Amino acid sequence: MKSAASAMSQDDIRDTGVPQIRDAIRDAIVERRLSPGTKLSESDVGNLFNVSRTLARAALQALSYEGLVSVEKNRGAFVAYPSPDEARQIFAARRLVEPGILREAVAHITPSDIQHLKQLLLEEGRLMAERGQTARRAEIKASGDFHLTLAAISGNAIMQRFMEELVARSSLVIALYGQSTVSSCGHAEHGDIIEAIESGELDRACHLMLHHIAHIEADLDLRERKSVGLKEAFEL
Amino acid sequence: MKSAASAMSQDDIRDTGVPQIRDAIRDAIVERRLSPGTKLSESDVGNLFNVSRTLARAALQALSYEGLVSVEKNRGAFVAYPSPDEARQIFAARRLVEPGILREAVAHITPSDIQHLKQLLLEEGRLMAERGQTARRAEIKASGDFHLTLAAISGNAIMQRFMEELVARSSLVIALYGQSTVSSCGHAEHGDIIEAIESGELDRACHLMLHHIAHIEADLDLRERKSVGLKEAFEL
DNA sequence: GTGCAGAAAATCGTATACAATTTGACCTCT
DNA sequence: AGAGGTCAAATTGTATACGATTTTCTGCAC
Repeated sequence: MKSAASAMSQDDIRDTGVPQIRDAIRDAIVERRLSPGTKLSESDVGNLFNVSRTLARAALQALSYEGLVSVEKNRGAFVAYPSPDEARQIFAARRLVEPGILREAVAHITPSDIQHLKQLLLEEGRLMAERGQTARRAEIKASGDFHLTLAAISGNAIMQRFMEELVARSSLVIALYGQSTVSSCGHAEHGDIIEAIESGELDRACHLMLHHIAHIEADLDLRERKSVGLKEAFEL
Repeated sequence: MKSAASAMSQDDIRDTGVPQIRDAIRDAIVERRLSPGTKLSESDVGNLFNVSRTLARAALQALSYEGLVSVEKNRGAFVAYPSPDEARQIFAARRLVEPGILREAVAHITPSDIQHLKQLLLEEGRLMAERGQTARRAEIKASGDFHLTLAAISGNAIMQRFMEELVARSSLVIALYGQSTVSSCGHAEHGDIIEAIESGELDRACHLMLHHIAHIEADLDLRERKSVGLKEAFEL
């Protein structure tokens, strides 16, 4: 039995320094240190990591495959700025796959996996109590880790990678359209889901998961507000 | 021939000639003109398409994101050779998402969509009757197009892209582990699914879809037969 | 001051060059 | 012969160079 939460770093793609750059930028986007729409010029990225444009470009391209960066011909790469419609599709996709992943995970779950999930929950709660940007960023990551860990437990690497993409893009969407200060509301729901899993109530766990995703989405204000807000802000 | 359903999304990634190269190689893999394990050297690819290694490399990297090509550090790119375990995960993923996609598709389907699906079915049947490699390849593609079209109808671009990856990788798996001459057995089942959709029997359609996927998988011989068959072939 | 050439700067697209690593051949020694 | 070792060829990894495109900054006319 390959236990679930294994080390993730089976280098996804290549071998070069590209993964490091890609991961660093991805983390920055997911933790919201980089705002949607921010320009990521190849030279700047290259200088920042002390590599040539070649590698910087490769890393940006990699991120564009994940939907975290959008590359426009002859214009450059930008932190993705998902449209409301895209946001809806992301959450629709999560509603579509997460119950299935949950079922698969429960089918393979071990006591140590449950232990791991509980630990994650604790950590999440601890971070919620703390103040400061650093704690906030860690909390964002921890909240996603719950869903990612379930995917890892499911044992399906393909679904796991897909969930990684969806969770990362969700973070972008929440950064753009989230209303409440933090999506921390979900913490309790994570706990409920673990509880349902532990007591063997699979259907209830799936139900809770769907509600959980719906709650996150409900916190969004998905009205079209185009433009980065410069010119357009004055046209209003 | 432009592939079937709709002109896919906007430029997936970038703007250069990379997409053309990537798509050409992908088609070659999916249509099984390139066998799993075949080496794809950057120079060769570049020469073949009259571009520099830079673009060839980018195209190969793109395909590695889709799981159709595996890139090994300092060794080069090869047409992916999915392991039995990987194959199982691919089909598990399909069983996980396709019913949901089907439901979503039915929720949005229009009469013209149904017309389109029927046309695809007809084309598929026509190709089944024909003889020859060309027809066989077209049939392989047509069979996948049924699933892809459903994903397109669902209106969720993210799930559509995911399905494109899964269908392409499935083709690789079938090429490697398929037993019956052709997976054409699925043709009738496609028809049944359309029928169920048309008569509004959503649950039955999903049920048929699951069985259909199971049937494809059942035609595989997923026993470990490691190595490309050189050394190992003599050890037996 | 506004508007529109047109040039200059910046940035991307692609090719080429060079370093690093792997592969395979050949050659030697036992 | 067979094992092992060294060198040459081929291939990938990364950087740089150069052309193309976009953006920005002028400067001049109105």
